[in-house]
Amino acid sequence: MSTNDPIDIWRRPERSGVGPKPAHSRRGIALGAVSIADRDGLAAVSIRSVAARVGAGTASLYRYLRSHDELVELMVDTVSGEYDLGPSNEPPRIQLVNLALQGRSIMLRHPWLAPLLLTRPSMGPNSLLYLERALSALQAVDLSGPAKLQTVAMLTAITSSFAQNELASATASAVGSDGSLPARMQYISDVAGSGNYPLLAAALTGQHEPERPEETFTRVISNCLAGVGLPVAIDSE
Amino acid sequence: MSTNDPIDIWRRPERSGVGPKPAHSRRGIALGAVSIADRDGLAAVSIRSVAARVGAGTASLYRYLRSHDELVELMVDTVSGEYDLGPSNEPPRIQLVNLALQGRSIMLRHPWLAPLLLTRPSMGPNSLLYLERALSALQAVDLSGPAKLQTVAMLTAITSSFAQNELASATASAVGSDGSLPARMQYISDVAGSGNYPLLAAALTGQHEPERPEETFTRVISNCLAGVGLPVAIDSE
DNA sequence: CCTCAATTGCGATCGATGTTCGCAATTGAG
DNA sequence: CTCAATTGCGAACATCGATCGCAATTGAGG
Repeated sequence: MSTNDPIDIWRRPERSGVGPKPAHSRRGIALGAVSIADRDGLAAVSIRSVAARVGAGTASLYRYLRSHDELVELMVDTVSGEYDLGPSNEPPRIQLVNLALQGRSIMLRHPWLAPLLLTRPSMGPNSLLYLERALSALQAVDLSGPAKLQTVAMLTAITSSFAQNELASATASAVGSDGSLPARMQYISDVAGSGNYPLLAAALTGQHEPERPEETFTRVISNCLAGVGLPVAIDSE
Repeated sequence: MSTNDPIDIWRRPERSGVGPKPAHSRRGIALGAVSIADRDGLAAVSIRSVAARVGAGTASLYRYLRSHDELVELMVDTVSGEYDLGPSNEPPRIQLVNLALQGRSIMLRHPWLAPLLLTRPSMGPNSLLYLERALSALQAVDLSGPAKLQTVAMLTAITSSFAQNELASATASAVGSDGSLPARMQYISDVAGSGNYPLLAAALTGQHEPERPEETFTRVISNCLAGVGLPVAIDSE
């Protein structure tokens, strides 16, 4: 009868008229969940922990959402509201690169976000506004509707993947409190030294360009968009 | 003292010499887990279900792996073994497109794979062989080691994202047994009709090109690689 | 002002899950 | 033959998502 799809939360009014005034709100719950995830990771976001954070009983949260999945949906849409979606006169490619750069910042600010964006569709109002804004950047571009959507999907996929790599290498290069490098690093160096993967070893020993990750990111995104058919307008090289 | 990183499983020998012969094996367990995931989804892959499937007691699985995460790691690497990584004389871009097409097939065959590949690094032997093969395709390309790795990461990110979109739209267009279209579709049409997202609505009503998804995929990947600097060799347009 | 249905807060509880513990049974090296 | 190492696994624990039932609260209609 009733579905379990987490997007159902967007089809349900928050308040239904009669009854006592709710002591909490979707937004408050979402903010609490986000702050927990920011501090302790997504795994720490349980119904109980969020309820305790906002000062509610465990079962009370189910008056505001139907499942843990819906809570995650709320979280994603909440941080999707951190975009600055103001209009722009720049050429389409520049606009999209700007959006991607904003997305990268948001994902670095909320390390739990990237995996979620890569995994689920996310159709909340803020996410839809972002999508609408990206489409407006593509308005003058000669692409079919579906092709435009595909382009935006590709954009966020690359952005998320890039952000996740940045986050992973950041935590990987951090030495543990005991001074030993993390198991990840140890394993990689073992693999490179095993001789079974010579090309991988070579690629890893290649000099680390101290290039700003922000610039590499911009370059990759920019090139990708150029390949998909985005006109460059200003800087033709 | 000891870490919990799932990649630790690759640094541990499967058998340590003395003691009774194990009744099971990592491979058997992984195959059982994969078959369960193929049939009932990743959520159905619990320690208990896999143990029952391979005919072992629940706690016995912990003689072969240390955590549920390691089980997932095993699963990913197992299906990564489905690539055909034979050598090729084709130009780099063609080789990479072929790899991506294979990846897409594998992800369509194992619907649970794409989200995992988008989320975790995956450093098992089969995954490393795939990486090595991709790097061999890039051998003659003038890119730095890190840039090559970045390119491969981008490739798998786009592939996974694309595969996931294909899977999602496949399950979305399927009508439920009760004849009602899925909630997802209903919601999207509501959103398009609300007037709040005109560009999105326009992009959705744009005629569905009956283009083979395989061709769209090839085109997108190809264009992206061209943008990153892959020479085209044969077909210069 | 009263009535009453709708709604909220939430303690108690259920089922499932990941994981650990302890012990008997099994193996192979010395 | 000895014995330490290893395996299989039942039982148990902690935690989680989710449900149920009930008291308390609200606002609309009379």
